[in-house]
Amino acid sequence: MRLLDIGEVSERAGVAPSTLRYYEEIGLIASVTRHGLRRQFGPEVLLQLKLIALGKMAGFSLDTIGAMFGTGGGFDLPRDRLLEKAEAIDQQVRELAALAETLRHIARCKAPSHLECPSFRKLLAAAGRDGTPAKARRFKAEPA
Amino acid sequence: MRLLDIGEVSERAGVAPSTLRYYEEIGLIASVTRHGLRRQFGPEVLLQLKLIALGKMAGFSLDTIGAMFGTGGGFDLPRDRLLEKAEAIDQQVRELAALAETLRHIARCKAPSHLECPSFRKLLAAAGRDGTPAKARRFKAEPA
DNA sequence: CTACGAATTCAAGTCGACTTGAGGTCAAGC
DNA sequence: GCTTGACCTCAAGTCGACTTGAATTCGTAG
Repeated sequence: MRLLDIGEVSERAGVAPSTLRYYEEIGLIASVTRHGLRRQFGPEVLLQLKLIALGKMAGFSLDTIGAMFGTGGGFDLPRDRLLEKAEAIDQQVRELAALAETLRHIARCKAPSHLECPSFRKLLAAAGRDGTPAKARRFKAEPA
Repeated sequence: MRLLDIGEVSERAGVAPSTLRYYEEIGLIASVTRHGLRRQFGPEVLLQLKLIALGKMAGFSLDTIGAMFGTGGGFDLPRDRLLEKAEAIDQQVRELAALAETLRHIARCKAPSHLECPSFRKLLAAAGRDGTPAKARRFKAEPA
C-alpha cells in the first residue's frame, strides 16, 4: 500500500490514466517500479500532480513545468528565474482581477454599449498597455 | 480616417493579420466594409481585441468569449452567468496567488525536498481540494 | 486452472487556435 | 500604364496536449 497503481493515482488525482502515461512518457512524472506490466507509483506523485495542475493553471507549458519542478520533486530552476515566474503570475493575477471587475461591471451597468461607458474603458485601460496578453496560450474546450 | 485596414489593426493590437481574419471567420469580430478586397475595421475593434485578450488570459475558449462579449460589442450573457464567470476568475486568482507564493517559497527555502517541507505542503493544500484545476486548458509554447 | 478485468503498447486520431503557402487582386505612386 | 506591395482566398499544415482503439499480457478471485 506504499505503491499505487495507475488506476488509483488516476482516481485520487483526477487525472486520466492515459494522461499519466503521457506524463511519464515526456518525463514529467516517474513510476518507481512495475508489478508485472503495471506501473507502480510512489505516493509523492500525487503532490507532483497537484503542482502540475497549478502550473497549468498559471499557463505554463508542460515543458516549462517540467523545468520548474523537475521530474523528481527537485527544483531545477535558479532562484531568479523562479522569482521572475512569480512576478509574471502576479501580473496575471492583476489582469485577471481586472477582468473579473469588468465582468461585474457589465452585469451591473446595463448601458447599451459598454464600449462607450467611461468606467468600462477605465477598467480596460487598467488591464494592460497593449492588446498582447502576458502569455500566449491555447485552450481546451471548457464545457459551457 | 475612421477606418483601419488589417495591417494597422494588427500592429496596434499586436495580433497577426491571419489571426484577425480567423477571428472574423468565426464571428468574433467584424469588419465594417471593404475597400476593394481589403477589410476595413472600425476603431472599436481595438477595444474588442483587448477584451478578447483578457478573456483568453482567463482561460476562456474563443467560443465562450464570443458568447460573453458578442460580436458587436453587445454582451449576450445574462447577468448571473457573468457573475458566475467573475466568481470563477476570482477562484483562479486565489489559486494563482498561491502558486506565486509557492514559487517564492521554493526560491527562498532551499530544503532538499520541498515535498517534505511543511510550509510548502500548506501552500499546496491551500491551492485547491483535489488535483483538478478550475479549468481545463491547453497551452501554446511560451518561449522560455 | 481458467476467466475476468485492469493494465499494457503503439500508432493514429482529435481538438482548438492558429499559421503557411500557392496563386490571385487591386489601388496608389512613379 | 506599369510596378509594387499590401491585401485577398482557400486548403492544408502545425503544435501542444491528450484520447482512442486494437491487439496483448498479467495477477487474482472463483
